[in-house]
Amino acid sequence: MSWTDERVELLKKMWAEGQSASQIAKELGGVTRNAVIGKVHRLGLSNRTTGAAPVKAEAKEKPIETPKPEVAAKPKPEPRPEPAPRPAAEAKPAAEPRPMPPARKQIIPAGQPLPPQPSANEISPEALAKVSEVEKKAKKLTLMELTERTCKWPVGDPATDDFWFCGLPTQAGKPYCEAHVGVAFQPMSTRRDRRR
DNA sequence: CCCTGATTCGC
DNA sequence: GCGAATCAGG
Repeated sequence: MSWTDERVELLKKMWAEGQSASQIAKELGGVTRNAVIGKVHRLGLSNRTTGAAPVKAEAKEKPIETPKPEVAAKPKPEPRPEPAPRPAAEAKPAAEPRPMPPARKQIIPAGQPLPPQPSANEISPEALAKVSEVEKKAKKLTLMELTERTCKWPVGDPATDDFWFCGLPTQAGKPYCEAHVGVAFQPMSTRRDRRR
C-alpha cells in the first residue's frame, strides 16, 4: 500500500479527530501504526493536544553542540501556533439520554413507572452523566474494529449512519470501559435496604 | 500486559 | 519518502 491522496486525507482527518495511530492504521489497512506515525511526522502534523509540553528533554549523546555563538536573547520555548485545539464536531442536544445496553425495551405497557420489579434498576445520575461525557471522547469504532479490550458499548441507532461503539479501553476483562461498566452492571445494589 | 506517540535509520 | 525497530511513557 502506498500513500495515495485519499489515504493521506483519511489519515489527516482521523488524526485531526484525535484517533490513535493504531486505529487509523486499522482503518486504512495495509499499514501499521508505525507507518501512520511516521507519515504523520513527515506531514508535519504531529503534536496534538492543547497544552502539549514540547519540553521533552533529549539527553542524547551530544558532546558537541552546534558551534553557533549566535542568537540567545529569546529562546522562545513556547512556539504553539495552535489557536483551535478542539473542533468539537457538532453539538448534539440529547436524542438518546439513555442508550440502554443490552437493549431492554420497556416491557411495561404504559402508565406505571416500574417500581415493583426485582431488578431494581436505578443507575446513579452520576454514572449517566459520566457516560454522556465519555461519549464525547469515545473512539467511535466500527463493529470490525472492536477488540477484546475495547469498550463494546453501542451508541446511536444501528439503522443510522451515526452508530458506533465506544471503543475506549476496557477496565478489566469486562466488555465495557469504566464509565459504561457503571451503567451496564449494577443489579446487586439499589435494594440494599433488604430486611425491612 | 495492554496501549500511546516519538525517534532513529537502513532501505 | 517509507516504516520496522526501538524508545519512552501511561
